[in-house]
Amino acid sequence: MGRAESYHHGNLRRAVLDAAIAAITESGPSGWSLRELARRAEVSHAAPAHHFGDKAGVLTAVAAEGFELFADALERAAGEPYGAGVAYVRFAVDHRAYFEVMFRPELYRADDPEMAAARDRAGAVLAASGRELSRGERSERATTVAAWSLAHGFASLWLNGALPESGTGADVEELAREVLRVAFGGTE
Amino acid sequence: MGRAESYHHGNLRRAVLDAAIAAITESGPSGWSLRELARRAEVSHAAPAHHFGDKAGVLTAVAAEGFELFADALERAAGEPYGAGVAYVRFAVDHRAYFEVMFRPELYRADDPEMAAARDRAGAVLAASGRELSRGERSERATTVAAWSLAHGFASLWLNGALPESGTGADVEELAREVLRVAFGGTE
DNA sequence: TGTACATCAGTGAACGCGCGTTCACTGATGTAC
DNA sequence: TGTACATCAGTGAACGCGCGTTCACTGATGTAC
Repeated sequence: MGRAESYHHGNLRRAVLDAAIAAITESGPSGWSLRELARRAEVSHAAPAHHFGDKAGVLTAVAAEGFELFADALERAAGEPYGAGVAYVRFAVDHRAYFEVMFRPELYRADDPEMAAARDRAGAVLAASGRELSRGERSERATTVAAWSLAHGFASLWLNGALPESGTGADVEELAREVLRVAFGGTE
Repeated sequence: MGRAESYHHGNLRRAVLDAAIAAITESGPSGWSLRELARRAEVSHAAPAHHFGDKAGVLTAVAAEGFELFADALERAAGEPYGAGVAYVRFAVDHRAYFEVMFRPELYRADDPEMAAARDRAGAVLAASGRELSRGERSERATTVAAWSLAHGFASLWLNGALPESGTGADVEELAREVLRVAFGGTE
């Protein structure tokens, strides 16, 4: 008898998280119930609550996993000019469900240590990136906040369909890079 | 018999919208029911549905009213250096409930003509502001998107409590101005 | 100015449904001997 | 290697509740005469 069919599911956590990602992608971070996740994951209706407690428990796990992926992506991209900024936008577009949860801490338990560790790891990459962009000519802190705000706002507006460009099949990465360059100087 | 106590409420629309703003402020754009709005507005539980149809109907009215206030604020502030950017952030902080609805068109009927007119009026101020910031030295379109993204991202991160500064009683307007200056040059 | 009538915004009782939660249970797994 | 037992992840029936929706109604208002 394979694990997948065993009485003890064996992968209930993963199955429920995958169901959550799918549900969030379709209906946003709060447009679903624990019973719907159970249906999607094909487990008993009480299983998600048994394992995660409540919706905030599920979303805490989503946020933690999201920040891990996010920090990895930023670390991989750092060093290149505007690498972190472009990777920030890329992540939001490629992992919309995670992104829509991560920066809304009222949805989950923001004191979760795993989530906080990954979030801080991402924050360190952004700070280093801001330091580099400031080149000693401008306040490091203000530059970091400016670049972070720009990447975050661009990603949010793009996902919301607020930028006319997002409907036209334009290349999000290219536009993000152009916008970063306009604000923070050439690629020299 | 005053209007407020008449059988025909006379102000049901206003009362329900005020209830919606209060509910959104407390629980976000989807953390409430039509019946809860009715309770807050002290009308029958079916009244909000009778008047607005459904939640999207209520949120369409919220978005339309929000964009009116927003366009007014931007128009008042335009002209000053970084005026529109600072007003953008100020609006988000002062009218959080409106702001949380306006840029999430999947929550409401985005083809509503009143909403679209006010939204486009705000967009025109942002475009003019971007034109000014570009000073003929940079692409107008890219500059507009950059400034818009920066203001939007800064406001979102501030409201989410993601910026450490937002907990410390720092002056949001001052920090916004500093960040805009870092990205778009001095105040000359 | 007064009466009759149509309109329709808002009421309130009733409905069926999906929800989270409870709780006695089942059975797979790990450990002791 | 085989048996007995404790653990506990996950089950499934049952519950009470708040929800949106329906629908016959009430009564304030505007218009016609």
